[in-house]
Amino acid sequence: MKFKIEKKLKNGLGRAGVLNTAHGEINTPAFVPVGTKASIKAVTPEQFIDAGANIVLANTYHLYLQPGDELVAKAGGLHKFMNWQGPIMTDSGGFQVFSLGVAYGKEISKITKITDPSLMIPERFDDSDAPRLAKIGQDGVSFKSHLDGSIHYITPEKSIQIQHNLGADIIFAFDECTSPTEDLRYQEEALERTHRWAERSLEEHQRLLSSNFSALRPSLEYKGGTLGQLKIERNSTLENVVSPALFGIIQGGREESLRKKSARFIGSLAFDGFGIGGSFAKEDMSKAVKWVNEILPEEKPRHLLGIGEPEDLFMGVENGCDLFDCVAPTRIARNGSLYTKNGKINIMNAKYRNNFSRIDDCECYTCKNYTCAYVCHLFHGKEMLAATLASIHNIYFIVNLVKRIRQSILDDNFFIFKEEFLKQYLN
RNA sequence: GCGUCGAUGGUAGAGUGGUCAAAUACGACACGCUGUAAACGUGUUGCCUUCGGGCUUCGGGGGUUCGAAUCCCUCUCGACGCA
Repeated sequence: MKFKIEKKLKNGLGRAGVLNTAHGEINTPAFVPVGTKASIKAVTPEQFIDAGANIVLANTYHLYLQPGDELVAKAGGLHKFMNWQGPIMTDSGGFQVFSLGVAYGKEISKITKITDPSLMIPERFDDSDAPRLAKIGQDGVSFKSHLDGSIHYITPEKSIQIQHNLGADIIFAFDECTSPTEDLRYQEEALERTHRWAERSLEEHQRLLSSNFSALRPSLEYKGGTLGQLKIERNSTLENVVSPALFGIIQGGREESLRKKSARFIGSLAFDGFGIGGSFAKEDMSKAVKWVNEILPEEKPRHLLGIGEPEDLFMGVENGCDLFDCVAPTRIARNGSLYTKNGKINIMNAKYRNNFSRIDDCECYTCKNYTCAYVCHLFHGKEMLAATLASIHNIYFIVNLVKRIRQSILDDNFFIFKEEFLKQYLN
């Protein structure tokens, strides 16, 4: 994997670049739609490409449970398995430590609505018997499968092994995503854990790379650079095995000192790039991202994990993030929400039943061929095509937005574009 | 014509003397969703309200009762059976 910065923002940390992976080039900033279970829900790879996307993020935890990483490896890796020849990233399962742990069955999620999270009761203390599917242990995390209740223990080593089996181009270190409602002491403790896990993830990654390297030495093609830039080719059932790049993850909650400490520590390790993680109060996010990106090595790519609303994308780019992934475009699409240049709409609303104009004046397949009334009808009729058409539109909208943001950096008018877009989008 | 059974909110369908403005489901309406426990979830769904409550509802009409969706009479409509 190689990363090259083409142009930097004059007043900000933002930059436009190119990320080279074994499965293709990504112009950054870029948006990475999510295909958790090796599928962009409701969308085929062809439709995905047609919507302008060129990279997808899948999930370690979900694929480990079903169908199993061994099976994916047997199928020839994720690319072959899911018929997607572009770049793939896999999340480490770190987010599930949070979403199936403290956040399980609670109001808290990736973004909290609370203005001051410190006013919230720490979730760990208010009901210790609260059911949760993830429990953090000394060495790793035990998960109770949401599919069949079976118990699985995931360590950093295990997560990296699974990810190597899945065979993505970019993989992530195993981390603990914390809730902003946690107190400082817990944040410190969790950060220490995430840092130890980062080192262990890196060690396991390097161990697997070197064992692959020696095992495959006769037939591999060395492309130069660090271990993370190896390309291994062979003619076995695992043809085109690509050694993945590993991204380390910065945590630290909403605490400036912890965020900076994390950026310094993770930034000093031999990762190929970085993920910025955590559950945020919306107001805290830009500060945290800025603190971190001012410290991280400039020449490596930074991925803002799980963020993807239009206003957040501008914020992330401005503050130095190169990659974004988010379930929002596809999830809200399936639930009837569509992005338009004038803000989000709920296409199921009664007012769209008789609206025969297009959803937005965008160039996506859905907008070019269907009316609001039709998509509205598909949703009310519970037709599967509703999810497909809505997902295509939302993917196009967000992916294209980030492309336009990138172009605005190259054209030296990022701030003008940002202001104009958000003025109309946020009304 | 005789007999039997039935008629409940937008729909289906519980309820069978008070705890019933009436379960539940669907529908409708609105909202939420940010490294996907998510084709999901939440709220509202007779009328009015100063949110305390008030008012009119269970095919129509009449009655019994302190009190009726629930019991009785009658009418209307429907299903089935017998003529």
